[in-house]
Amino acid sequence: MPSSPLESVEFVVKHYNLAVTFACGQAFRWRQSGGAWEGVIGSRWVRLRQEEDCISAESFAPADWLWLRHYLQLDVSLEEIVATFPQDPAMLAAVSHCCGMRLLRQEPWECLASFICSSTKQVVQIQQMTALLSSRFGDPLPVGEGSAAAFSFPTAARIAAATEAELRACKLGFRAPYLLGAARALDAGKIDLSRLAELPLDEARAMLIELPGVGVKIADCVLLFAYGFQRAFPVDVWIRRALREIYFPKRRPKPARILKFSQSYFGPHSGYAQQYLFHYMRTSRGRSRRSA
DNA sequence: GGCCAGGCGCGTA
DNA sequence: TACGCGCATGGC
Repeated sequence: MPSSPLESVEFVVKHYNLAVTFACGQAFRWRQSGGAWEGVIGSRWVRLRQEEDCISAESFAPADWLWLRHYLQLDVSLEEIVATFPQDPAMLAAVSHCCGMRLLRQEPWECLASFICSSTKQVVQIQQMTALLSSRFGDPLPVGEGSAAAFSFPTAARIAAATEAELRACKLGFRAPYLLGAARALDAGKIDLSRLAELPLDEARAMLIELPGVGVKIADCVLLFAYGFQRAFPVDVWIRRALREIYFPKRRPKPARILKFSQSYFGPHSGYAQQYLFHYMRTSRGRSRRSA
């Protein structure tokens, strides 16, 4: 039994859709239970509910709730961000389709590890892998009554102490040596994740791709979802397909052309715009793959 | 049963 | 710079 009481709080926030935010493929450990979302932020279990412009939260011994405000990015004005997107038909449709979708500010190591696991995996499978890693190597946390067991995400040091076979047993497949290598590099102090936030985007990216299993795409996911670099623009198969179909329908652009376009067209919050396109393509119109 | 998945690393042209 | 391939595994 938890020794400290469950506490609760309410936030009033406009233009925030918790369900889309948790389901859009940026974070992988949120679970819907009844009308609530349950998850773990750092070493805290949290239960969140939303009713229109009110988000209520429950957690144990939260002290203050700044950690949650920061994670949810409650002080960000979504209206101001969306106003910077290009006003073309596809972006307008994506914004309409993903109404209230926000970018979270995740813990860097968990985000990095999750996306190392993401290579050629669907979102549901990434959820499965991160759940297995947490339950086998993380620490159990106190949870609210009636909730499923919850675990902290294992530290890099804990993963570094595991064997490749143990990671493969978490269904990581060929990603296991990548995650192990990255965890051991961090545990050995080759890169300090806590210092990347101070660097320019290009330098932070260059540091991350030194890690095994981390290329430009995964680095950009981490830079966007954990550090909030607004111009980090992950290009995965969905985004590449979207850019080709929507913006280069009559020719097959070279990768360098796609890259240049993505860096200039979408404005100062291009990473945000990218996530709107990503979720829009995956959940509305992108189900046929013949034109890829 | 075949295709695809929030790729990376490496070899080759 | 661009392309192809192997890598594990499960959903659809």
